[in-house]
Amino acid sequence: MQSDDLKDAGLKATQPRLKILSILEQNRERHMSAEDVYRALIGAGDDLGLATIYRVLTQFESAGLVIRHHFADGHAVFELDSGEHHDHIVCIDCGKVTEFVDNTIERRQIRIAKEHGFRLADHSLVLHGRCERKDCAHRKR
Amino acid sequence: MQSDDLKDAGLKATQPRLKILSILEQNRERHMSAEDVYRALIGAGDDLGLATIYRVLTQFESAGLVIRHHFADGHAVFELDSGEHHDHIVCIDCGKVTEFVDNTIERRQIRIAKEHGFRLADHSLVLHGRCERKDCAHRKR
DNA sequence: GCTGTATCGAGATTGATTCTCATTCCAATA
DNA sequence: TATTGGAATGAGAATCAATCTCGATACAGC
Repeated sequence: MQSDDLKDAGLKATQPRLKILSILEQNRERHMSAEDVYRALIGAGDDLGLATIYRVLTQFESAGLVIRHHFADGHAVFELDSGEHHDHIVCIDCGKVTEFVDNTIERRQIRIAKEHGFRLADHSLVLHGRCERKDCAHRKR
Repeated sequence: MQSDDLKDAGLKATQPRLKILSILEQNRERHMSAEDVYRALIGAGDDLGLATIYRVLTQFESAGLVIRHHFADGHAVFELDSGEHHDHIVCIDCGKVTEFVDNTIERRQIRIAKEHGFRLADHSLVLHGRCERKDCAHRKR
């Protein structure tokens, strides 16, 4: 149950937090901005403040429930943390996000860092392209 | 000479533009934000408006003189366009930026995109780590 | 050197995000 | 189950990066 996820993270199971978590779960295949979450909630008849969304998403991030990404357009998007590292392919036209892991790339990154005198701590790899689905093209974000 | 670079790009060789270009050339090993450029110029005794920095950097980007990146922290940084594609390693502690190209990674990205039904248009790969130089550690940005 | 146009600087504006603070809610306990 | 203190919320103000506006200024061609 969701409220346990929150308790485990050391956060009270409040209505706003449960609703935000629920929205994120209903949109697992999409990465949402704070605005996106806000609009989804307003659209569903709930009445949360935008400040709460930002605050709660930041708390979720600290608690390890979500991951924050800064894709190229500037503003932050969030995804539920599945626990498994992955990189992203983002469709330039519709914004659809696909996840992938490639061990060859992962290994080479470590080696490259080492060769340049760095100890690798983290990385961010985002591919930008066009998905070839017929429901694309009319941009969704 | 620098003013020719500007003329070639279809831009008048004005003092502000020449000075901004000069700052970028003096800091090739570092990627600067608009603020960084602004402070460097003010520090050097010049008096440019921040709006001019932003405007000129955007013009330089359109002209292909500089490349704009959005590293993890959100705000944009700029580097002179050397003409050759490359990815980046950024030191978490001092902000030093090192460039690299790895053909294995480049090739795999294309393949991965294809496998997921995308046509690759662009990509952004940034490694974050700690450089092991003794002049690091005291953060510089 | 003169003139028209591109460019500049200062400050207002925007858009995203964070902060403030009075009010409200949750959950431990009596 | 009612009480209550501290945590959480919402509305609006504040902040920060970036962009726009517009009167003043500087460049390039003559």
